[in-house]
Amino acid sequence: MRVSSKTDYALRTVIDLALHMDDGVSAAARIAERQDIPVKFLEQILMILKAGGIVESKRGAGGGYFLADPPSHISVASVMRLMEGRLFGPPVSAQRRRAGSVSSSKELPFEELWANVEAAVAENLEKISISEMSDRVRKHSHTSLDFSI
Amino acid sequence: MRVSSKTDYALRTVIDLALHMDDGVSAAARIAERQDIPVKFLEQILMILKAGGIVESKRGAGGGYFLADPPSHISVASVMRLMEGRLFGPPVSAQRRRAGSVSSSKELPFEELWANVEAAVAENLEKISISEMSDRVRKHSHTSLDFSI
DNA sequence: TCATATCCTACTAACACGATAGGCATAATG
DNA sequence: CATTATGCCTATCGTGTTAGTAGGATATGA
Repeated sequence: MRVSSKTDYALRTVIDLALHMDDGVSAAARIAERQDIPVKFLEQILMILKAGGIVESKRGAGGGYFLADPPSHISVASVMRLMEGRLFGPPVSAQRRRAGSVSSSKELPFEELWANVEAAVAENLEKISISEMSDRVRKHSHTSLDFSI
Repeated sequence: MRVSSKTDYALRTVIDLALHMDDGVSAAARIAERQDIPVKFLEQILMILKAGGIVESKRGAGGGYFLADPPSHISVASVMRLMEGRLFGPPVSAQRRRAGSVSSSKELPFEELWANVEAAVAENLEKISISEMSDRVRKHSHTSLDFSI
């Protein structure tokens, strides 16, 4: 069970934007080099983030991206949910496709199981905001004299 | 974030074995038809479950599989961990492969994040036993007159 | 000795993922 | 107004993982 790179990149991007709010907008290329993410891949991620209402953009020369809301109002969960869909769910197996979306009664215990786990994950990620994450990143950069971020 | 079919099948298999403990051992073919899992695929899963000490087997004619421990002593977490490895972890991206396993200081906030989530998931799955799951399945089969399991 | 099992390895088709590419649309700037 | 810097959009591609198949060796009970 691993988080996708896309989600990881998205999270880093949003945190990066929080860390560079003072600079005004950030061009995709700048974010990409700061976070070491393939530019064109990042562009796609930024499109999703924009469609999801997490970032906004300014087009044309001197344009770029910026957070749609204050970092303290953006949860890690909201970013993850946007990128991953369900935070923790059952497989969409061939077997399940065969059966259609007929949720047989013997599926119920499983659905309940996954729903509980997902709730636990959500509870955990909902209360961590992007500002907390950026604070932590800042702190770790300072204590280790690593200013590359 | 979806659980793999393999894990799903494994869980169903273990629960199935719990439900059919009285019948003695269950041949892979019997489990496969009861749970509608491709037989040969199931065989591989059973090998993993055996290697992981969750089931034991009896070879030859009249042989089959059975649980190595009482269902109440087997947690959903143990099955999942065996099949999935980490319950919830960071991606192993190309970027990360480039950097080697050099856990840079700015990775720490992320590692902490994932570790917390994984702990939450584990806590949740650790306390659900296979006997609880099989009880639930039995209950749902009865209330809906669906005896096919 | 035959039927019924597990056990083991190799292979394959389909799909998801990570990434790349190219070009259009828009806006600032000289 | 031309140029340049940017976002926006779609298509494509390589690779690895996943889900599933296949075939046979090995063991055991009748």
